[in-house]
Amino acid sequence: MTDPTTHPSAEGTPGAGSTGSGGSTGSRRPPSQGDVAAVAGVSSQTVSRVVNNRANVDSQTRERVLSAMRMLGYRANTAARALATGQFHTLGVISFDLTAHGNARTLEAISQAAEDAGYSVNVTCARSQTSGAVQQAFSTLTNQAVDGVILIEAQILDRPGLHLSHGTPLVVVDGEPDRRRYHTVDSNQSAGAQTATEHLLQLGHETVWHLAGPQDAFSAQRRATAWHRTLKAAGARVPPVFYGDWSACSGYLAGREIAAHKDVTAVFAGNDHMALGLIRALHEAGRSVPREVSVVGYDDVAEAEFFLPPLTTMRQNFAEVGRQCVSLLLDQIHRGRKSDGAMHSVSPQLITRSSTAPPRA
Amino acid sequence: MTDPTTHPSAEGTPGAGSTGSGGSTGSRRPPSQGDVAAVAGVSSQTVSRVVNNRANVDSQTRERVLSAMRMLGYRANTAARALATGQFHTLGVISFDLTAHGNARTLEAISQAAEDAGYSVNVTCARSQTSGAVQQAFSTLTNQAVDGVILIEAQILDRPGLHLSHGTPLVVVDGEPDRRRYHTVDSNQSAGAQTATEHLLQLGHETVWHLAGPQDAFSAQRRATAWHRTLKAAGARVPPVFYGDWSACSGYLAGREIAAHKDVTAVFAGNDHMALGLIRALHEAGRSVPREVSVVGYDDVAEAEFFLPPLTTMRQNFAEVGRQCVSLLLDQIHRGRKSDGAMHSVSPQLITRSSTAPPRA
DNA sequence: AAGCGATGTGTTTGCGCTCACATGGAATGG
DNA sequence: CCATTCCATGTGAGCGCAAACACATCGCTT
Repeated sequence: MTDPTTHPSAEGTPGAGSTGSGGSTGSRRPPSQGDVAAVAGVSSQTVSRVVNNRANVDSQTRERVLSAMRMLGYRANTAARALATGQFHTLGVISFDLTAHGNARTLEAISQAAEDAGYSVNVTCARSQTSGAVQQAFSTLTNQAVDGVILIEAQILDRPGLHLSHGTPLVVVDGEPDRRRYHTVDSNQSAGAQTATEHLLQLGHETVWHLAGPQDAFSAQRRATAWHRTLKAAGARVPPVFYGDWSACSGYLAGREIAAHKDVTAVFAGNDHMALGLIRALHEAGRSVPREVSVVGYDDVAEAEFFLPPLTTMRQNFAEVGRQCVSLLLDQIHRGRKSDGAMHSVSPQLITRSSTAPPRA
Repeated sequence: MTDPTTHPSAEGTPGAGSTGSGGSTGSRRPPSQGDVAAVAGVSSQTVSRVVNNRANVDSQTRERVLSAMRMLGYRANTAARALATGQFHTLGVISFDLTAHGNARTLEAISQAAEDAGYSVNVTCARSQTSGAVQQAFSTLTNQAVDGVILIEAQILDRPGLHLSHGTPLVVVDGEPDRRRYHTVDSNQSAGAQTATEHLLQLGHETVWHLAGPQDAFSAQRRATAWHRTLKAAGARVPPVFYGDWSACSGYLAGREIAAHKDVTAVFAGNDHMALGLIRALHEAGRSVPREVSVVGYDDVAEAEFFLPPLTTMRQNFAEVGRQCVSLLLDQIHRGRKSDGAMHSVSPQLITRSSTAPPRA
């Protein structure tokens, strides 16, 4: 492929807009629809029609325009189009810590789903979970530069003073459990936590301890609530809850405390990384997993299968969550006014490996 | 840069109460500079000057404009600005698999650095490493919608037919090692691999085996090359290389083969996840880590400290890589013509934990 | 034969903003 | 005192595109 345009066009060589045969010469300004129109011998409106795949263009004309576009290396100017139409074909995503497996995966899925729909994605990683940071991110994004916003893993939505969505379509992933102020995609944390807890109970454990995520995280709250409910429903004793911050380190620290309780035989950890730290703490305390203590994680990170021992965990379908987000958001964007805060749900799946077993006794 | 437009309109008045004030327009159209100008009793050009923090505006006038903006809830229209200036204040990022720890971390750092510089970030996750996919992503991004592009972890740059950068500023992270066709930020893979290998040699291991990343990944190539060079320099025997795809699973599979070699006492794994799989394979084969086999990883993922045993690994400074990318890219954007393909380097650091020890014998 | 809609194309206009320049008034100088 | 700077502000134009409308041309009906 000898493409004359590959060379970064030596220098400005100012002026001399030679309409040379060679195609895209490096005159300053990139070719516009007008330039294409001139070459093809049509009006720029016709070029616009071709670009947008309108029906009423003669096929010959269309060909002529297309070839002119190719020759000039024409590319549509997104800004101009956005200005004219009021649509950006861009989705904003506010995420937090991308080190968190779920956030990264969800973002990836959103990006791909958006791309499939012909939208591009603008990300902002808020540095903190304060409403200020989110507010700011939202403002920046919303500066009429995106058609809608997806907020991943918000922990602070219920803080007073946080007013998002000044008319901008918004979808929240795993947000506020109860109220329906926003459209929400939910990865069915409750069902997942219940499944995990029941799995341990069914193995014969008298009760199940819980190493929860941060208290201000909705997803952590929901898992904890469902765990609690499940124990109650089974008539099992409810042990105290331990809290971490999703990190392996926090799991380890909490794990040391948990290990101090000699009667622990089963723990449901809020995510896989905390489970890893927990297992390490148990190991150090001389408590074998799963012989003495069973552990269930949450997420099914790719490595979970290779932990020692391989981790039983809840597999999340991040790809589906991403897809739902985009589809829900595009619905809002296209249908105009948002319907009432809908809640879409994606269920996790129990993956049984070797970190769980019946209790010894 | 205090951009007054980034501040949310504060204002409680949460109710749907439309931006009261003038109340004149019933139209849905968001307020423009003209509207602000009308309220403040100035020309829209003056509003523009205030928005852009130009110096020559009387402080009283400025105040009047600012208050009008607040009152109307004015926010700048990015598209119009971009159309007028030809600058988007947006950076494009092409990434692959965000499951890969390094990619996600780098993206996060880029996002934050860009934000600090007043730029937003447009991400595309290419689904495959084919030049077609990258080409496509690049085209989409380049559609005059970004001022520059950062390509993370490209494995396919050298494929013939891949011609990026039609004049668009470009920075590649850990790209092609030798040629300098692009500006590159390099996380000094060579130094890292050498350090890791030397660490094992210095512990007294006769030689070091290598579990490399995918053959077509530049970073994997560089680590492998440096490992090879280091062994040679030390006069050590060079064992065959094993390849994975960065995943724990591939590490496990390769690990089973490696475990079959009874003379292995030290392995340098291309990343932490493969190291995890490797350790598991060794464990299953009854080879204790580090008593019988020492293992070094690469990345220092947050969990590495909590592996069994805690993993000795090379810590990468992703945040710094992200920062350098953005700064390098902005240099290109502002200085206009790119200088010669520069190479910036960020060095990793050895974190010694318990997965390495002197050989038994 | 006149009427009609469908079709293909061109013209005009304006999205919201910033540029380059024009203006007018205050401060300065000889 | 007028000429000269300097500042604060206004004016007009145009960035590239698509919506709205205007207008031919065709084929088909009645």
